[in-house]
Amino acid sequence: MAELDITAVARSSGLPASTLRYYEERGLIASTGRNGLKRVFDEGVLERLALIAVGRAAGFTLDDIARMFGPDGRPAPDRAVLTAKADELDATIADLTAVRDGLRHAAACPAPSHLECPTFRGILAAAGTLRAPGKRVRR
Amino acid sequence: MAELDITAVARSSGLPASTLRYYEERGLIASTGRNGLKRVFDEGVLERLALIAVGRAAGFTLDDIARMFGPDGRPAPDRAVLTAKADELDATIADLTAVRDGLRHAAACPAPSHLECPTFRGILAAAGTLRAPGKRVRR
DNA sequence: CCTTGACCTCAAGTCAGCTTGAAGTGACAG
DNA sequence: CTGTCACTTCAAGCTGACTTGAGGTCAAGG
Repeated sequence: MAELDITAVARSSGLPASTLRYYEERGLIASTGRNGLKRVFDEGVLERLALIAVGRAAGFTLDDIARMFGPDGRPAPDRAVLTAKADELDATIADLTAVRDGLRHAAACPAPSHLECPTFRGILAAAGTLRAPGKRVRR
Repeated sequence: MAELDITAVARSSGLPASTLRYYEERGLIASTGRNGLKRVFDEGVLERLALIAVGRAAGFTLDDIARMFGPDGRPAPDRAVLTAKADELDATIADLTAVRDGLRHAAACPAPSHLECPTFRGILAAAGTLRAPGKRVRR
C-alpha cells in the first residue's frame, strides 16, 4: 500500500496537518512509522478519516469515535449505540425542520408581530424542548 | 404586567438563574428594575426567552440573537439572514438525514465490512462535505 | 439581635476540538 | 559544509456558552 506523508494526507483529506497530529495524539488515527522525524501514513488512513468525519457529523465526540475502533484497528461499533444515535438524529432533524419552517415563516410574514401569528406561536411554545445545535464546524 | 423575580423566571423558562444573569449581561434580556438587590423581570421576558431558544436551536450565536432585537426591545430580524439560516438548516438536515441512514444501515448490516457495502461507501464518499453539528446543549 | 436563605457580584474554571507559536531536527540541494 | 524548508514537539491560547466558587448584602422570621 502506498505511503503518504502528512502533507499528502492533509491534501487528500482536506484536514490541516495540525488536526491530523491532534487526531493521532487522541488515538483516532495512527501513523505506520517515521521517516526520520516525519510521520508516514498508510493510504488506509484516508478511509479512516472519512469514517471519523461521518462519526463527527453524527454528533459523536472524538472519544466516542476512538472507542469504536477495536485494538486491531478495525471499526467495531456497538450497534445499539448507532441505533440510539440514529434516534437522536431523528429528533434533531424534527427540531431543525420545525425551526427552519419557523424561520421561513418569519422571513415571509410581513407583519411586525410574528408574536401574534399562530404558526409562529406554535414554534415558540415548543421552544422549551428544543436542543441547540452548537457551532457547525469549519468548511 | 406581572413582575417576576429571577427564581420565578427560572422556573417558568427552565433555565438556571445563572444563565439568566448571563443573558442579561450579554444584553439578551433586561430586568425592569431592582427590588433592593434583586432583579425584577417583566412577564414578557418569558416570550423573549422562547425566541432566544428558537434562535439558539437555529444555530445563531448569542451575539447574532442579541443583534436581532432593536434598541426598542422589539424583535427586528433581518429577513435575509433568516432566509440564509433556513437554507443552512436545509443543508444540515440533508446531511443529518444521510448520516442517520448510514448509522441505521451500519447497525443493521451484519457484515463486518461496511466498507465494502455500496450504501455505506456512498456516505463515506460524501463525508468530506459533511459539517459536524457540534455539541447539543443540556437538557 | 441574630440567623437563615435567597439573592447579588466578579473572577475564574469547564468543555471540545482544534490552532498557534516558539524552538528544534533531519534530509536533501547546491 | 551550509542552507533551506518541511516537518517535528510541547505548551499555551482560542471560541462559545455557561457554571462555579468565594465572599457580600439584605429582608424576614424567631
